[in-house]
Amino acid sequence: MVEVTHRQTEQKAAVRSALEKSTDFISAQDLHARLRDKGSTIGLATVYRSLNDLSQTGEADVLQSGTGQLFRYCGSGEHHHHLVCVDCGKTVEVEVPVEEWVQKVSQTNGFTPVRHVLDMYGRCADCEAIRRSTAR
Amino acid sequence: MVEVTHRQTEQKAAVRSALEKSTDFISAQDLHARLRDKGSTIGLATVYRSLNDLSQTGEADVLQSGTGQLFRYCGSGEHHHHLVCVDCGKTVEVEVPVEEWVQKVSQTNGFTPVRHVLDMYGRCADCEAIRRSTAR
DNA sequence: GCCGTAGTGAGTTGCGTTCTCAATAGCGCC
DNA sequence: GGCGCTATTGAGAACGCAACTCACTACGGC
Repeated sequence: MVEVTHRQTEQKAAVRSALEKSTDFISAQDLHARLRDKGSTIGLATVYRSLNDLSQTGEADVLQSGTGQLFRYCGSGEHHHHLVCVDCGKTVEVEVPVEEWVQKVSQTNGFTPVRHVLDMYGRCADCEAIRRSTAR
Repeated sequence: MVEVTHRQTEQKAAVRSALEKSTDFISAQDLHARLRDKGSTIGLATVYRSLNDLSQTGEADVLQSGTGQLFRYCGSGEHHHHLVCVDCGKTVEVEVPVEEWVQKVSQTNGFTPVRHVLDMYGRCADCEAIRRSTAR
């Protein structure tokens, strides 16, 4: 066991770099397409592998959308939550003191907490304005 | 335009009834199989359609699992959250005063809240005991 | 420079969900 | 009660995402 695992490769770097450049959540497929557009020959499977690695180390956030999972770069490994605009995809990282509630509720019900999901969806000021003037 | 929308059909009733009988979250496929076992000739597509309708009216809760979406009956149209055992699937409905935080955080960032997801995963007392005695 | 092996890419497979479309059956109307 | 319109249904096909397979590549230790 010499721990040679996790070699540094161009592909992983490319995925991380591309993810950093995207400010909003992006799907693995989109990221793959974006890399291919830039001339990379990276494979879809590699993009998935890299993204899963990144999400496991806490370098990336994962969001479960209707069509699949979306990824987003997240420098700090700290746990946080998201406020996402349902129209334009704009994302804000927010702090919600929900951890203590999770602890409390779990204890009350005899559960040992493992993980929790808290994501908020709404419409940002811009999209809300557009909506008001257009629809209805 | 006479608004004849939403006819009452046996199939929808069957789906709702089967969902009510299941205390834990169940997948659309499982529900379909269960109905077929009972002699129904209902189609998978119809199960999906009915479940989506139910979740839209708030009569059913949806949970995004790794393998797909899980449904659960929820008589009260009231909003609540879940504490789910990752091992046995046991589910407890819990009240978490997260709504006020959603309001607050949304307002701070200029968002109009639409919906939010808060689900907690852990291990129930029984499964935790089993885990301790078995593994490690 | 050489070698062993982790990592990669193209294609394929598997699975859950949605779509298509002809057939069926609610429901309003007479 | 019977008629007609059309929402709904069911079977299978199609779709999309994610994971797997396997031969090939290239990283990194020697």
